[in-house]
Amino acid sequence: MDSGKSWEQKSLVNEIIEGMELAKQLRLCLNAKSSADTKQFLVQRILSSYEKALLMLKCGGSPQSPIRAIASAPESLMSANEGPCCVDNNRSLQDHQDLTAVSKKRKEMAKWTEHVTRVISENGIEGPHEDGHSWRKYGQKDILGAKYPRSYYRCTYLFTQKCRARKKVQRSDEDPTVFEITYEGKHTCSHGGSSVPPPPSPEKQERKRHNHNNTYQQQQSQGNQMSFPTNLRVNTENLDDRENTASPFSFTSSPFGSISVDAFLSSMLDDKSLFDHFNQSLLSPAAGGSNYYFELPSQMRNIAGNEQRSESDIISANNSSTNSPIPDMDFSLEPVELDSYFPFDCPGFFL
DNA sequence: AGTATTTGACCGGC
DNA sequence: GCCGGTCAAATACT
Repeated sequence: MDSGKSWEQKSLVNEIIEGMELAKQLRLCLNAKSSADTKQFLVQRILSSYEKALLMLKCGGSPQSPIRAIASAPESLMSANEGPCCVDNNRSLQDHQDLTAVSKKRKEMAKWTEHVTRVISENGIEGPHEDGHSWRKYGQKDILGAKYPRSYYRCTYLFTQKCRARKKVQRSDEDPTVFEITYEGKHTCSHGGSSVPPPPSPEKQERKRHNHNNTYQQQQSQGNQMSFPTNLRVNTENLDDRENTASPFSFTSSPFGSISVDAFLSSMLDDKSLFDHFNQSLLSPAAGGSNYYFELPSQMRNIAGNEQRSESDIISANNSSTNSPIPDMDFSLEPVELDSYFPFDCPGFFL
């Protein structure tokens, strides 16, 4: 553990040093007559570097450091190690395993909270994020003082695999686009990205119910789905809710899983023109300095999913590696969050 | 028909 | 008694 910590500190220092170096380069560029692209590139590299450093501080820093803006306090069992920290692949899984192994009472199970911001779609309906596991709703309760009811979910495989993971989903009163998700217990099921296609998740079905006649038709009516940006949904709201950003460029989707841009892009680089389009679209001036939530168009989904499917099928694809060309890759191609500081125009990054 | 969701009832902690 | 959490019958969906 100590070695891991010192490694983190080294990485942190490295990131900061890199940021400084890049800033120096930028200064030189400003004095010289460098191209705007170069400057832009340097700026984004700098921001990316500091972003990473900040994330390291948040996630791996001192035990006293704020893990994230979770603090739905009663989770008394949540220690600095136990929380979700960043929503990344390694997300404290080991820690919950240790904790849940210690105590079997549900009340004492590891518990942590995520705040998940979601885009409100055109028809005003959205649900909390897919997290790579399949859940079954077993209850809903109006909570005193809360504007929205709280939903209770358990793992679909509670009985078949005795997976005792549960989660509570509470929509934020202040910001309805924010869902506070309290996870309880670790998944012992093997379906976090298994080859067995799980049933559709509750959030998805909720949306499906609401959108029953809307969403798919909307997607269809959006016309040129072969053109990536036409279906690109950008939300620059809720910029403060950055805690879910696992790394300066990762597709955060699951408490236990995310996909790096490398893996994701390598799967889509076959379609170079599509990627170029994607790349350019995110280089537009409007793209600067914001969080991005974008919904992958069906074309891109198909790249990952191999086949054309209905929206509900597409959404559930994140639970099933069967449909994914990337084995055991547990990621969602639902609306995902991109780090605003990611240097999309970094020529060497994607190659 | 099988599976998932809804929702009122019930239970336990405070 | 209140409230959060869970159960389970009814209902909806595929």
